Amino acid sequence: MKKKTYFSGSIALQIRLRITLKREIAFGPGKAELLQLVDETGSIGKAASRMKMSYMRAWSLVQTMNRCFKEPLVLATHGGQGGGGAELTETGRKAAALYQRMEKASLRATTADWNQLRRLLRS
Amino acid sequence: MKKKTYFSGSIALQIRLRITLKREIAFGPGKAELLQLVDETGSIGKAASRMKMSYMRAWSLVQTMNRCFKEPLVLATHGGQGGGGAELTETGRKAAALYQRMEKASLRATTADWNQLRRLLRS
DNA sequence: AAGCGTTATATTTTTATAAATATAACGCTT
DNA sequence: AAGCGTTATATTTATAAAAATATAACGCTT
Repeated sequence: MKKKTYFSGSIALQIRLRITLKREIAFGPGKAELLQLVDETGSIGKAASRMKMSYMRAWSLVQTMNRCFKEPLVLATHGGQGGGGAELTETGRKAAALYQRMEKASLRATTADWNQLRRLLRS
Repeated sequence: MKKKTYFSGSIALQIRLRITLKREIAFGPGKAELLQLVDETGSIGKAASRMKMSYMRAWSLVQTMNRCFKEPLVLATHGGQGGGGAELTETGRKAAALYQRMEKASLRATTADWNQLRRLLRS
């Protein structure tokens, strides 16, 4: 997945979209990246280690996501061939895609002003 | 200042734009609000208390901002009539305005997809 | 039935962030 | 020169977030 930080020398603009649902963080940049990697790897654990994140944290993020959405975004099985695994649901794919579109749209929409603002900063 | 959180029942989308400069947070939602309130109140302390933030923290945010930009965003005097005070520089006003424009642009650009994504969430 | 790689879960420890506390300095006003 | 309200700064304490550690369970494979 692409980085969510846009550099210019040591100057960077971070755009973070966070969705909250009654005090819980339903979705955000970390969860979006995690979904993407679960899709790629077919495993919560592998996705976690690619993000240099503990399995426990990744699993906990998945729990929160699944709880906040009407339908789960990730389905996991344990036991079985390969020990188990995880995959995205159709809802999971939709949510990931919409979120990524929002990130890109946000980036495009801010670029002009960001170029102005950047000039005011030390390099 | 307007809130940076856009509600729909208990569901909310937070859009945070953060500008970093060599490991430091040069600008973000908190600093933007602080600037606005310093402008309104003419005082770092009063701005801080309106944000329910300690003076020390507010002052430290101002220090960081001033350090990261080519020219300071806030000028403060201590002693004198009223004990002193603070005001925005022209650069400060420009930075605040550009940041607010970016926030608004980002919101507009994400609204359509956000309305879609929202439907996938529990209410 | 033993082994494997994974998911599932609780508990503890560490780390980073913010808050709280305390004190000094400044320069006008009276 | 004493008092005032503010800025300026260091140090300590508290809080929250993340990481680390540990253990169990699951169901296929052999």
